[in-house]
Amino acid sequence: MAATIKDVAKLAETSTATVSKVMNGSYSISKETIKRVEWAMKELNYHPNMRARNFVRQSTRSVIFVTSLGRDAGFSNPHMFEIMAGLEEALSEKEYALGIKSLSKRDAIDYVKYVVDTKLADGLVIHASVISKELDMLVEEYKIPHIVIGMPDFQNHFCWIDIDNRLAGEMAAKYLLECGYQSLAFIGGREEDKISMHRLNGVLSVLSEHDVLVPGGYVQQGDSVCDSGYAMMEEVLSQQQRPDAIICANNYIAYGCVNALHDKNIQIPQQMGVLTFDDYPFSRILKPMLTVVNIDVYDMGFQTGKYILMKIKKPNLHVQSYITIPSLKVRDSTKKVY
Amino acid sequence: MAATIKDVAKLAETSTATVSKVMNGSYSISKETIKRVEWAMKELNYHPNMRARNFVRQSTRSVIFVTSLGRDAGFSNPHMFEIMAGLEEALSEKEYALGIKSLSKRDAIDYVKYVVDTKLADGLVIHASVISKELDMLVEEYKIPHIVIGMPDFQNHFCWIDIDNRLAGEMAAKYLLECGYQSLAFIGGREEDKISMHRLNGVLSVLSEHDVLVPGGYVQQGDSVCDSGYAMMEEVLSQQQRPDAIICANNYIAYGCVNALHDKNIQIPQQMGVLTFDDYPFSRILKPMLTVVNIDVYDMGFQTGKYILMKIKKPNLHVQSYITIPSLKVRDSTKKVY
DNA sequence: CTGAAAGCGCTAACAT
DNA sequence: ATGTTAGCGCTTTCAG
Repeated sequence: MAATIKDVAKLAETSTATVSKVMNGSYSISKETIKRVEWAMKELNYHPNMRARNFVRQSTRSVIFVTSLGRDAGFSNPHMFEIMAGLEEALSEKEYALGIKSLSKRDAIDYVKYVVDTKLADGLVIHASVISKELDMLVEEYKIPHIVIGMPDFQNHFCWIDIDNRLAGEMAAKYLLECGYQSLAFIGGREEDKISMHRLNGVLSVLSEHDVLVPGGYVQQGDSVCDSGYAMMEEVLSQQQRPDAIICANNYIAYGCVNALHDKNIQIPQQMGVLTFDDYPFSRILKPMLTVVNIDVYDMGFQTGKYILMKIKKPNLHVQSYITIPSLKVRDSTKKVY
Repeated sequence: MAATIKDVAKLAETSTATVSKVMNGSYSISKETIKRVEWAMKELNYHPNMRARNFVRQSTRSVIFVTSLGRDAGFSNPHMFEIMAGLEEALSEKEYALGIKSLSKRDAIDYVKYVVDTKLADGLVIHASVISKELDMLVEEYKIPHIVIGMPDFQNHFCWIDIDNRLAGEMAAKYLLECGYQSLAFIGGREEDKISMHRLNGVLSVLSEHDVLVPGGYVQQGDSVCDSGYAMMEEVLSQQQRPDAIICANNYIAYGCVNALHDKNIQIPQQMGVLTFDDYPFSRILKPMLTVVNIDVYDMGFQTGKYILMKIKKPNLHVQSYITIPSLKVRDSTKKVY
């Protein structure tokens, strides 16, 4: 049987209260006693029982990440796990534990309620994939310490953070113009693909700012798969006047785009600059290696961890903002042109 | 303030013991009382305080997955997260919580000790990336309910489970022979790459069983990157007699291999069958789509969850085995030849 | 600076 | 079938 605080107190010839104070760094204990207690703890190989401590402190020093995983998540959504890893690091620093719960949107409401009612965790990080209006109301009503990852697409009271995809789009366009590319095209997802749309909007705003005209055929929308990227690129190339650089909304589209250019014998980056977003999975491997506007999702997870810890401390705090700043990784698919 | 068991007891005009029994489904409570208690619980919106329950039960109904994450883990190691997702599902079924802890091999020892000493969790799932001999001794000495994911490469007392890569290699070779391919080559990682070696051994055992000769140049070893795959493939093609099918130890090598064949204008699968392992990330996207021997790591995580729950119940149980069975996904890079 | 004692909310042995 | 009661191991007043 493991030693308890009583055993330590007995061996150190003091009271449990004193032992507790030593553990929690109370000021008003004499050096002498501290030494004796610490000696006793070592002697008995004592470690406070966290279950007892959690109980009496009414806190578990833990945060649960509520999201939707399921088979294939590891492959289809590496961002989710980058966030998770970053989150873990931030929590770990403050000795908070990270729990993971995978749920459907429907079940999330009951679960969140359950966590709060039973006091299972001190805070919640909720992925946008499981939010709903009901959850918003619940969170508002219960005053749950939480952070939502990903901007909700409806009116809400959530405290959320997200990536600034629009800014990423702006950076992409700006960089290409700085390189000397004159006319840019964009191939991406459809209206429902918010990420793609934000990136597109960023691109367009910079172009209009710089008075760069964008012919209709220069913006293509399709699925986020390789084949679609290929087809969209063919479409762009069929315009009477070709652009000299292309921005792909994501890696899958970029892969198709590169294939299309390759098959048409168009040299990258000499005849056509190619830029995409997110430093994975193809951008590092394709020939040529692609220039990307990257978003540090690990850091986003890390920041989320910082925020949720703050919220646990100061529940009335309300953050609602974009946080991560995209960064440019210049590689072989773009270059200065004159 | 949330209602406690006392409040419920008072409202239901009974004792806390009875309320507790109702919650935990004791047999010896009359229907009447059950109804009254349940009504009272609803009335007060009562939910048992998990912290109190964990405390008195000396159990947190939780399992911690100890591994090594860090930046880029989401991209470089999707398997880790497939495992995690599967694990979560298995634990969730039995209402166990999953905790995640990322650590270096060095810190893992202290952490595991800490978890056990403080009774933070009921069981541990430990990824092979953080195991060490010291940890083995600790686990043995403390009799910690644990499962290690990945076979340790040293003498140990761990309870571990792993993928059967050798069997996967056997399946790959068998399938290609069945297709009618006559001479097989293998390009993979070096001696240190255990996964690749096991796959190779499986392949070779089948070939020798079927009296298929393997010329020296038919087995190439290099790095697990695209370029190396390309180079190894060139090497294989430079042999005086070409094989008619090739097994690539992993997706990265396969990608290089496909590029090499493409550049040499060798048709897949007509002139050369190509097969690799693991259904990600390129196998589904490359042209042609690759036939793979796939391993269901999600299921491996799921099974791990089942096992650790068993171990928590029956600590003297000792499993030490391969569990997941590879499966073949036939796609366009192989076909019947006659 | 130290210690006695009162809980935290729940479970379970034991008594009725 | 139900209630009484003694903890579980720790923290935290409050008195000394």
